[in-house]
Amino acid sequence: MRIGELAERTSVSVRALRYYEEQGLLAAERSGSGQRRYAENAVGRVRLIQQLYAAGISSTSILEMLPCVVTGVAAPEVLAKLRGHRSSVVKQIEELQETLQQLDAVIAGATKAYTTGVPCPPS
Amino acid sequence: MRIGELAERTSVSVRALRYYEEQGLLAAERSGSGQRRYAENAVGRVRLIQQLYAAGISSTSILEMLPCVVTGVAAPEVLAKLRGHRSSVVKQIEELQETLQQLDAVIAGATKAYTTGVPCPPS
DNA sequence: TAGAAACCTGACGTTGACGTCAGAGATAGC
DNA sequence: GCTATCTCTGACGTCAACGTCAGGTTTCTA
Repeated sequence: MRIGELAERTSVSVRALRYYEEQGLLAAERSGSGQRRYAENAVGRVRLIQQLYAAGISSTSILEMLPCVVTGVAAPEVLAKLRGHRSSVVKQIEELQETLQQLDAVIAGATKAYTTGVPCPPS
Repeated sequence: MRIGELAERTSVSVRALRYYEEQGLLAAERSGSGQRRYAENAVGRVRLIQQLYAAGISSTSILEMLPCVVTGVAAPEVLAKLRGHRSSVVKQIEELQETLQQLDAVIAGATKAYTTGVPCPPS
């Protein structure tokens, strides 16, 4: 498929896809005239890249771990980094859950205060 | 307390604390000579700010919601935004959990492949 | 066979959350 | 009182992940 279709199917901009290629994260065949042609599995690849970005993993780290996602093999140091990223993701989840509780408390308190007219005691 | 102590106790740089003040997120008394003096509760405030930042909430949004965290009262529009941020946090958590599963699969597969010498079939 | 729409390669612009440096005043320990 | 450390205010630098624009080529559709 061409870049526009991949962009639409992944909800990622064309510019971002070119950027991923620049970073070595996403390869593409080229047509005779030089246009990028992507295979079906590029869709999954792009989603994976986005997930890893969303987890705060840098493009260089992603670049390092992608081959082992594809081949299923990782050297011990890479594996160690993967475990490091894993625990960082776990930590992020925990922190977000804390944040969620804080937000819930604020929302609950503020809703009540707004309906009763009585503000909560400041913490 | 002075800025250095607050920085140390919150593991946030001095520069970041000044930045928070610039953004209106963190107020400070001033000594006669102009040095910032923080009350005890500044520690909690800074942690809250960091949590909200980590949740991907912009400083302007934080600025908007902080007063209502303090007073416990929020206008309906602010409340709506709070709920919006809440659901965005929920979504982030879900995505991170997906990412975690992906990472686990990669780690498990790569570990096995490395010990057995047989790579996984590519997905 | 037009012409619109999609694609190409540079290359500079943007944004948020700080880092860093300069030059000067403030505080603390001896 | 001296000096090491801390703090102050600008102000410019940084970095990643793209956005955007220019100027030209390719592909699709009528």
